[in-house]
Amino acid sequence: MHSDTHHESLKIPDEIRGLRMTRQRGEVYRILAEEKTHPTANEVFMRVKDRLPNVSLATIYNCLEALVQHGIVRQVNFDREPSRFCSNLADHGHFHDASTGVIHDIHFKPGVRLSDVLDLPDGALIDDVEITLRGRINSDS
Amino acid sequence: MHSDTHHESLKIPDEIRGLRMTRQRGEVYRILAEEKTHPTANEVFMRVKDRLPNVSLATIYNCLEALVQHGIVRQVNFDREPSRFCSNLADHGHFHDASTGVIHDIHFKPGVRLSDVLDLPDGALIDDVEITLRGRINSDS
DNA sequence: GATTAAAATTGGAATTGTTCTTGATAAAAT
DNA sequence: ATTTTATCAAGAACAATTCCAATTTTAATC
Repeated sequence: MHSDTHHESLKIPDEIRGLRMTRQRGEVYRILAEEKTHPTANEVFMRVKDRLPNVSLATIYNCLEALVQHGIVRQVNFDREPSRFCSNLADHGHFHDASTGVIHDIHFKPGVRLSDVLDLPDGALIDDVEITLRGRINSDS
Repeated sequence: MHSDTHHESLKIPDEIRGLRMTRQRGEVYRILAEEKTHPTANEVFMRVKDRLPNVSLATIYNCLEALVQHGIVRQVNFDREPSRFCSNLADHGHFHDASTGVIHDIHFKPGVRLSDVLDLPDGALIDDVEITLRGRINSDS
């Protein structure tokens, strides 16, 4: 243990992909990197306030937008619920467990290519894929 | 030609899956069945007004909700954009062409099972799948 | 067919997540 | 040190949707 807080803190560089890592952007990113719970903007806000008491919700939105636009975090939407954010950049989907509310990251099985699985229109160039599953986990199986 | 309007109109039963087909629900459903453009609530509203000038937007929302809840139409969400609705009940995804704004229905290739493609948690029971693609169509290919 | 009961519709107000605006701060460049 | 530029804060504004109370329509019963 050597950091100034009692948990291991990530080292965040001054700049990522051309985005200047200000204090508030760094804190927003830290939350997403530490927690894998896909928090909403408001949840991030509450957690960042612990370290930056004067931060505003607008700033959280600004930071999240900047991070998303620079491809540093992903924005995930379920239906019309508040957007959620995660720092897992690997191509993955999300399974929303309706009984617990927990969101699990879902990955493709190795070797699967989207075009093998889906009937895409001729010439379709895919920029982005979002796979969302809703359901529950049957504990006794 | 025998209907009272100049285009072929679908025959809509008095009741579908236990949902009473009122005038406004019928008109809302008709729009979705005729058009495959995945309209928003507001777009449905404007089209229904042609036939039912006094209809209110709240009613459109009510009707859409009733239809969705009874499994008669599907609600589709892209990011945080307004919800869209479609009457195609077959299991399918949506490809959002960024250059034209057009939404194409995407189907699985025959014989593909979700569990073959995705690494699902043990005991996961999937109620609903949503696959959203964003991209563009390369005309010269 | 009139009467009652239940469901649906309407119009507007309220809500909610998010974005915008403006002025203040901080950081970088000169 | 001064100017320029980017970022932040606070609250107002916004847009999609939902809620609410009052009215209308439909169905059920007499």
